[in-house]
Amino acid sequence: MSTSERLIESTRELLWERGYVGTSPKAIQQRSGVGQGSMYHHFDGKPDLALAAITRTAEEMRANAELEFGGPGSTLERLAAYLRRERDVLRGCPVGRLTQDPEVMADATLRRPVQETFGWLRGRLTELLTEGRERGELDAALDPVATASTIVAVLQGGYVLARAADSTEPFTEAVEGILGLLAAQRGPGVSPRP
Amino acid sequence: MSTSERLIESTRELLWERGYVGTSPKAIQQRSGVGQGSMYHHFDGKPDLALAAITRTAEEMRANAELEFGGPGSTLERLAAYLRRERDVLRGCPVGRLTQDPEVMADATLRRPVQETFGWLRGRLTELLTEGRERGELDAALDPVATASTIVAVLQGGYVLARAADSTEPFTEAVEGILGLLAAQRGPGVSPRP
DNA sequence: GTCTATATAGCGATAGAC
DNA sequence: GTCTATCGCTATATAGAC
Repeated sequence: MSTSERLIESTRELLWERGYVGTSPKAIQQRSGVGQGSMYHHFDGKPDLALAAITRTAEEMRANAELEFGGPGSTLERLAAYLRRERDVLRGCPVGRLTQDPEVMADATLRRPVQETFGWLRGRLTELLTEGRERGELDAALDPVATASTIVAVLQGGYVLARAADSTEPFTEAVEGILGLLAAQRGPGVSPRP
Repeated sequence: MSTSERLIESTRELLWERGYVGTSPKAIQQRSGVGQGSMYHHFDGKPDLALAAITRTAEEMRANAELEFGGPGSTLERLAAYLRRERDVLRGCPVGRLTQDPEVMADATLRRPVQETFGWLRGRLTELLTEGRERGELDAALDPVATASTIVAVLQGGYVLARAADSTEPFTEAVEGILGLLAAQRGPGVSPRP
């Protein structure tokens, strides 16, 4: 792995574990095994390196979600696959946690990938839900826009609850809770495939 | 306001805005207008002061929630009152944000109030939902434990989405989305009071 | 490209005078 | 109780040799 690559990957880990405010250039150097001089040769400084790390994490998150959204099955099946996918629950969401970082939020450049990721996610879920409603898989009274935000919020809040409890249990409960409520929205339209 | 009081209140604000890692004793002194010597006279240091601040914030959050939970109306009405209560959405949840702070999570003493707050909240909502189900206000198939976690998660995640978007809109959507799904759970049991 | 040296500021706390 | 002085350490770089 190249020097630059190791710096970015170490920064990604540290931002996930400690946030931007809690991560020092020195810690990045130690974790990556890259010296001070090298680091400042490849990157302008902490914000520059953080931008590379955040951008990559955001892209990865989006690609992983699209894997489930574009997968096989009914709308509810794809939603369940997305929500139940294996996650590093106790570490939290590497993008969501950045919304709690005052310096990331104060810097438009660092903030943009965070904003775009959640904007995309809500939009993509709105599409899925709308499609499910049109196919008669979901009740016509369901609000796709609001429900999309609800689903993303359940995941993000599930991480918070899991970290507070130091247990994955509340995350799993929150996910199963929303799936139960969504299942009750099954319209009369479509019968299971034979 | 006493010196001690001003220190605690300033620490509460700073923990809310910047977290534990992002808050320095110096910043606390400046915001409170209390000198270095005074601060270390009244408190042992940063962790001690933070504990006082976190404990108070947690107690306040619990008391505010109980105001709605123990209020008038049906189960769904009390849930709606709680979820729709006016909140400082863009500032986020002062307790939830601490789950993202590595030093709070690593210190059992600082962590405990956070853990207890969410434990209590989930338990209290489980009670409410169970009661609503027994009264026939909610479908018998609804899982009170899972749904309680879902509701708390929607709020916590709603804050994350609002901060990411720099807008209260996704928070409101998430809340209305879950209320819509819960309303669809209305059992046939109870008619509105005359 | 990578290294070591150096710099300014702030962190988190202690000491002791008033 | 409050103030100022001081401390050892880290944060975030920059400079210039190799």
